[in-house]
Amino acid sequence: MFKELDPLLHSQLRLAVISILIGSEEADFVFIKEKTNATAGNLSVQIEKLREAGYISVEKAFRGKMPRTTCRITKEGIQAFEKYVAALNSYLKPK
Amino acid sequence: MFKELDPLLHSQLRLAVISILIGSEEADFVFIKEKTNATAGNLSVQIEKLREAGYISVEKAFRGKMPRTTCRITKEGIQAFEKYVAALNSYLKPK
DNA sequence: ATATTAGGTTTATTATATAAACTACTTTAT
DNA sequence: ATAAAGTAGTTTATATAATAAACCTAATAT
Repeated sequence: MFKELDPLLHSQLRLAVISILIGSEEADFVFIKEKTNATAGNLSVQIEKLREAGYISVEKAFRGKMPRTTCRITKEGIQAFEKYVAALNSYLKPK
Repeated sequence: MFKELDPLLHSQLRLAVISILIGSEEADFVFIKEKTNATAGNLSVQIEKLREAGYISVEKAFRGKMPRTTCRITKEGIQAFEKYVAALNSYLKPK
């Protein structure tokens, strides 16, 4: 009846991150931080979890002299998101 | 951009409980336990949280000699669920 | 020179979800 | 009548997760 909800995505902040990346395919740390109103520490931790899971890729580079972290969603991330949305529907549209 | 997700509903088991009650308007402990595959302890805790929040009402009575706990969703519970679903959509349908 | 801002990470704290253990009672078997 | 097993939960403990606080390094402004 109820499908499992991927715990990695069933988190407000991580879901927001994935949501942004699904829409844009590339976003940097500061941009995501502003869109989500997250603290930097929290965002850092959650991005690392998504990266560990293979849902996003993280690239660290320098823009001029300042560091810059860019995130992209992976194929696995897209699949996981789609699966999560489908699972959620078993809760939102009860039969 | 992203709306807050009511933490009381953003929990797999509590969401499943509400989902069941939205559909049936009345369900007892054992029924919910079976539908959700939850352990009794976990379910007991989550039902109490939903009750405290005023999202469900809980009635304890005897069916013959055996105790029986019946749950119903409240108006506040219905409203909270609808609000939660609306908020979720800001994550699921990014613009 | 020092104060502030940018862009983070690491560590610590708090909250949450879950499971394990327990309570209280009933039914069934011996 | 007593013991064993089942029903319907609650309470307590533990593991995990989310969040915040503190910290770090370098750049820029005063």
